[in-house]
Amino acid sequence: MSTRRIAAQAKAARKPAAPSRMPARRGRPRSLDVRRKVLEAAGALLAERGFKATTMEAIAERAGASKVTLYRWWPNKAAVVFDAFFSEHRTNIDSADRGDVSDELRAHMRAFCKLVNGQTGKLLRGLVAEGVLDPVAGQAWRERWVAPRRAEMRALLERAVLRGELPAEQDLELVTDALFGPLYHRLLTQHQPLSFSFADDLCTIVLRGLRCPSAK
Amino acid sequence: MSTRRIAAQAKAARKPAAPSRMPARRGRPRSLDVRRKVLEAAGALLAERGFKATTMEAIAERAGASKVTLYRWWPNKAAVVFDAFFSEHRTNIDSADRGDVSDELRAHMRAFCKLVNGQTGKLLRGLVAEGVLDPVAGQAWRERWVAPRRAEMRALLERAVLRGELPAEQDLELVTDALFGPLYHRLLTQHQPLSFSFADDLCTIVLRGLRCPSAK
Amino acid sequence: MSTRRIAAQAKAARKPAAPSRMPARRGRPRSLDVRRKVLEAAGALLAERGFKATTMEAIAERAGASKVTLYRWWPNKAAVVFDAFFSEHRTNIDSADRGDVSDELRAHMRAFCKLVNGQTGKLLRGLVAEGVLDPVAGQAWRERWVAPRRAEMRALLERAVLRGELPAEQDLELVTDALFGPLYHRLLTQHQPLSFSFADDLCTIVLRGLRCPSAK
Amino acid sequence: MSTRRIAAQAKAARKPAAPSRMPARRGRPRSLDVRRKVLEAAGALLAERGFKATTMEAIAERAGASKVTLYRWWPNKAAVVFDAFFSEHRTNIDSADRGDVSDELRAHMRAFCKLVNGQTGKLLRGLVAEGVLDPVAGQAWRERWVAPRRAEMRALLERAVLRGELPAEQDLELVTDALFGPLYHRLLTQHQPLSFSFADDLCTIVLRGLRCPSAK
DNA sequence: GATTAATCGAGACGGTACGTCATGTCTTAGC
DNA sequence: GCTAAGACATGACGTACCGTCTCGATTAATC
Repeated sequence: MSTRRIAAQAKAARKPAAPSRMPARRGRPRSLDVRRKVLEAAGALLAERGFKATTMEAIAERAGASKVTLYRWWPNKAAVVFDAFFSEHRTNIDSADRGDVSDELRAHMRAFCKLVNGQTGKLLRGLVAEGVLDPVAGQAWRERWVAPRRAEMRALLERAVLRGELPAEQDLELVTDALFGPLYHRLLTQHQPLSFSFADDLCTIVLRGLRCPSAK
Repeated sequence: MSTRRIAAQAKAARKPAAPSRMPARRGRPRSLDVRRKVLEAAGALLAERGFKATTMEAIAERAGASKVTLYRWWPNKAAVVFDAFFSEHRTNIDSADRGDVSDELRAHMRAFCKLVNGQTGKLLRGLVAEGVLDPVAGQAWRERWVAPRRAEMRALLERAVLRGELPAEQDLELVTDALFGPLYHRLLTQHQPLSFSFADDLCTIVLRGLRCPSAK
Repeated sequence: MSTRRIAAQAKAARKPAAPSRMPARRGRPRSLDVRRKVLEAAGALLAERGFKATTMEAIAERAGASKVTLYRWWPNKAAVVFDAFFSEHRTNIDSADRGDVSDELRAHMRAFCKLVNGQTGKLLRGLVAEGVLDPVAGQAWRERWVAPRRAEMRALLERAVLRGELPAEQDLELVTDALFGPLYHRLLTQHQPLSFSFADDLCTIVLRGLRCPSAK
Repeated sequence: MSTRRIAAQAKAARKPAAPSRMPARRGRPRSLDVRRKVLEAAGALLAERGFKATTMEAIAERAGASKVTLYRWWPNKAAVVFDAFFSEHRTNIDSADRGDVSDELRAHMRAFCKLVNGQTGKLLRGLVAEGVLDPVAGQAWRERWVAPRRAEMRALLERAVLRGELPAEQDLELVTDALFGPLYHRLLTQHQPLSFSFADDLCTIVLRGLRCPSAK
């Protein structure tokens, strides 16, 4: 769930609940235009200057909004930036049913690499860091990025299990980590490039490891 | 290399090189006592309050040092904190030769998990985040933490190759990432616990993947 | 003019001029309470510790204001202190019409000496020094202290000219300096006390010098 | 007396007194070259940047001396700068015996104005300010600048008294202040130029005032 | 010629204050 | 009731000088 929505709910909770069938909201309604402009400004600044140098002050100025408005709808910088990121980058990653795990997995991992090697990856790095430093941001990070990606992967793997390409008793959480973990590691630490061949080889090893019935 | 050393070298570089066998250092020599106290203070604050809340001001105050002294020897907070962390936590991770890859690897991975599940892990998270946000810190992170850990792992794997337990043509960089990547991923995102069984299962999959001669 | 007003005007100048009859000032208005507290704090510190030891930091702390607020409204320490001084010490110096130059002048000069021999004089010394060292402070000093004092003196002298007690063709600027100069000199250099008899004798010499038609 | 000498005496006083006729100072003697270079540096900086911006650090660097050396021989910045000023500007002001007060006085006052309207005046302003802010500097200022100037003036006036040009019973301290005070006032406050005609007119008024036997 | 002691340079050090920046809150007037 | 403008306290930043304190090197007078 959006951190914005959480904040909005908290605000709303303080007020007496409006009668359900007739909202009767008084006063000027919230300007959705403002929200849009704020997120655009945040996204642009994020892309230009990175997470650290993107300040609430700068967002407000560029959006032509006031800081009060920002803080009314988002509890802190991380929330705005996350919202900005996820309204721009709502890319789902390819997980079409191709009838073959190996093909599907390779395609999926390559798609992930491609996404992450571009502008998106640069932004993601900032979000991860913030998620690590701040628990609330971490929550948002898990819910809005990690969970959807894992759900896609899990769907892919479950199809393979149904097709009998993978053993049924396997812990898919573990497999997901085995596949994504190395990608995130290279993305964050940047000790090695995040190439397609790396993704391919990783798929090979993990798939073999899952399907090979050998000892140990 | 230590960020401190980098700074010190920059200073030194401005001066004509002293004859190698006779340093002829002019001026009051650097107080090692101060360095020690600063690192202790930084380490303590890091442990108590985390990376974000550890400020140069607080370090200086607790160390009884002046801010100027901090900035004389370390270019920024990350440098001090990294130095502090690495002077305290110079833990090498178990990689004794046990004559069997599987045993060694499992032991090594478990040792890593154990280390990282404790106080050290909490600190590491902050360092990673800083390393992601700031290129200089990232450099320090790679050189002072990632590289040593990878070297240990590589030594372990190379022993296995020599023993004939692993195929020779394998890309060990890839294998290292396949093993460490998932651990870092869980450490940072905290979507699942970093348990021994997770480490064990991961070893199993990767080792099978490497040793299994099957297609694809 | 107040240095504060100068700063405020600079701010205002950036914005399009508001319609004169309707200011339409947007944003939170300046807190006059803060201004008052700052000036009180500055005045108190000035009296307690002198100009040199009065720091912006201390003013802010005692006023319960932030340094940012100080720097928003005053460009530097001198400006704050001058403002503080002149809001407390808006003493005009006696220049009642007594119908006789000699009496009036003597009374005026004695009043000046009395003022300047007390607490006010101690503060004035600091302001003069700052005015000498810093051109902006010098400007403030001339406009907010020297000019009003000279205007009082000039009025006194002009009355005397109208009454026919002094020759009309005299340069009153010169006369003013001849009267005030020696007082400031003793105030600043403190080589001799600034006594009433000194003021009296000085008046005598200058008045005689002006009225005596003798050669040279 | 030089502030330097005061400091030197303080140092010396800690040591057992040397036999009077034979100093027997052991160790490396003080380098007069250093003293010279320091004073040159201080004078140059003072001329270039004014009193406020002339720092001990800058003096030391330009002189190629160490700060310890500065503080060994001078107790603070004011002392160095005063010493520097007075070793360069040992100008006595014209007070030749011309046989006529009016001529002599006019010439003397004009010489003073000329001196003070140039580079020397700029420096003097800083010294006065420092003398006002700091009691020790004030002492130095009175002894090393004010007193000599007053002595010259007093000699001039005493000659006039002896010649019978001025009444004998006059308080010459007062007269000196009446003459110099207005000059210092214009020098410091800069509300009006310090012109020859101003000096001349001032002489005229004061001389008339002294010589005119009229009432009051 | 060796010893001894004061000097010198370089520069590290604890401290105080500086002036600036971003955060998150609060206060108006306008819509 | 929302909004823009912007004042405000807080707290940290990185820098500048201060005056003190080692160091090793230099320089005479004394032994």
